[in-house]
Amino acid sequence: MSRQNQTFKAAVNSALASFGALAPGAELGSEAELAAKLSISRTTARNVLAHLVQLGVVEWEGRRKTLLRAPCPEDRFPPEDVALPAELAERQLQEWILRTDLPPGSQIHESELARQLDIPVALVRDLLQNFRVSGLIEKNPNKHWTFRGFTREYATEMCDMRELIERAAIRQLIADPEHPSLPRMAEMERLHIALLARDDAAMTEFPALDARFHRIICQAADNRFFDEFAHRISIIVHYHYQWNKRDETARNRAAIREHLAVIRAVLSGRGEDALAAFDHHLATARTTLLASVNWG
Amino acid sequence: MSRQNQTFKAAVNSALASFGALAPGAELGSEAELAAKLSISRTTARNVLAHLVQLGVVEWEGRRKTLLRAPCPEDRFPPEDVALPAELAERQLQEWILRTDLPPGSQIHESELARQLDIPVALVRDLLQNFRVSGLIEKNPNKHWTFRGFTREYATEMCDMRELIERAAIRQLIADPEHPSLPRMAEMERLHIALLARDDAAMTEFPALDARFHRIICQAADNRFFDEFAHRISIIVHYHYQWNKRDETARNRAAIREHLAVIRAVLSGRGEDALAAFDHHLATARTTLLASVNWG
DNA sequence: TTACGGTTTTTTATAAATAAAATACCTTTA
DNA sequence: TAAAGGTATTTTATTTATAAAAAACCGTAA
Repeated sequence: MSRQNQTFKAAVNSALASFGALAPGAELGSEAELAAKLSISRTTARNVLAHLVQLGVVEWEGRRKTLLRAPCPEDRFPPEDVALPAELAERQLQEWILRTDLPPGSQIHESELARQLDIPVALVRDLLQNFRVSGLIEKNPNKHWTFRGFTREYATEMCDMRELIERAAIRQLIADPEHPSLPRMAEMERLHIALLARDDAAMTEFPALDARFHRIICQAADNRFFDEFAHRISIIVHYHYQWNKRDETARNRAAIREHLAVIRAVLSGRGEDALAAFDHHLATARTTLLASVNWG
Repeated sequence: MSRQNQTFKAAVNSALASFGALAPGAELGSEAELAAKLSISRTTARNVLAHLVQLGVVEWEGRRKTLLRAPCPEDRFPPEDVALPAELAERQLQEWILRTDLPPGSQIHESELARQLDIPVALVRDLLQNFRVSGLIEKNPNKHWTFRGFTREYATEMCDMRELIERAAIRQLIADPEHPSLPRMAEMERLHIALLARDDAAMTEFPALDARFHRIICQAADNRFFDEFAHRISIIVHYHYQWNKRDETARNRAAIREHLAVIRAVLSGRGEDALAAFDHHLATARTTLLASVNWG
């Protein structure tokens, strides 16, 4: 069926949202301006305008485009129409692989997965190929894929690599008192303190904060290979949080305190302390991760 | 046109080659045995047998398969028929990107590349997506790819990552006197001494040896993420050797001596010396790589 | 009764088709 | 005359089609 018009639909929604600031009767600027504002081509911008005319939200006569009425929720496309099928399917696939708890060595068939997720095989193929970099699956040429498993070895190898990278990154961060990442560390301090003050139920917000913390550390090195690895790993770590629920809130509170120790040492320029605190945090993070391994 | 039968053709060639050890009149074993020996399915093995019958090389009657005559060169399929189109195209694409000397920021269009390399766009897309991990290109959604360029930044980031990994790997290598990679290091010593004894013309063989040396170091850590990165990088380094021809033979001889210093220190258990020698080699390798940067 | 061969079904690799979206080109109008 | 709109062309994203290759199934003979 070829392409669906997600870009168009997303642009319509985004245009409608931007009209909230305007009063009916306002003029809308040129097609090129609209295209630039929505980060789309002028072709799509024109399609959006045409659609808005059909909705009765806009009047369009030559180069005069007038807002007729404030947009209402019914004008918007539903969110599931807006998401790109590829991105939607990517999350579905990750869910499937990481939550099905397959034993190591399991066969993964493109065609079977395509049926289960109700997406074309070609897309499954693309997604698996992309996911391969995570180190969790491998291809048998002319045959199926194999799930290598979230094993003790995998977790160890991942932690080794991660510690190597993040230690190098934090060394760069503490070496430069003017480092551009420092303001974001200050912001992190506030967020950590705020979360620590809240009740146990709020601890569900920790995984996202943890991901941001490690990402900021990584980005301090300004190295594309660090970022690439960190991104891949964050997906795995994200799922790991859903496997190991034992002592969850206690662990999370402890981790927040460990983060804070690192952040405060970094911000106050105590380099050695920061390194020591960070090493300590990496050690507990490794223990936590290994505790969530089900296989081997 | 769908799939071509490369697997079949490669299997025929491989079967013919294995017949060199047999005398005419010899019996050939079961279909399953043949399939296992050639690492193909029984289906393809049967097709191979049928083809060999047509060639008059084999007689096949029920479960009796007899070699009629020694295979001759004409029986074999030409090498270009045997290579997988995807692998062929992958090398073509790498050649194109890394030898065209595009300025950083250049647009790369899937369709244009498909025309130039005479392969379907879908394949170009796959290959570019795969090559993305090298950090040299990036995708603009709904638009073209951008060549980020083999710049000073790129080379620096690559070296930073490489040194991090290889230092960690060699530390593991020297920490264990029974390390399984040590025999391969001994083999490496022989190869390096042999190459050093030969004339300048033989120095063209150094890049391949260099790649093997660094690969063995990497593999000593037994970490899939290390290997993955090392593999990606080896492709880039391979091309870099073709850009920087100045003082080539002198540089290569010096590098061989540096390798030897590392290898000997490792083999004789002088850990500190090995680390120092390796650091020294990494420093010159970095200098060499940066000297071949044409942009920025 | 089990290993083997014949046959059918499933799955993968590749190519081609199609609509969306971007870009380029040309015309118009303020 | 320059910026905007209209139109045509190119390129990308996605689906579908097809043959090769693998795997499963089943009957048969040593």
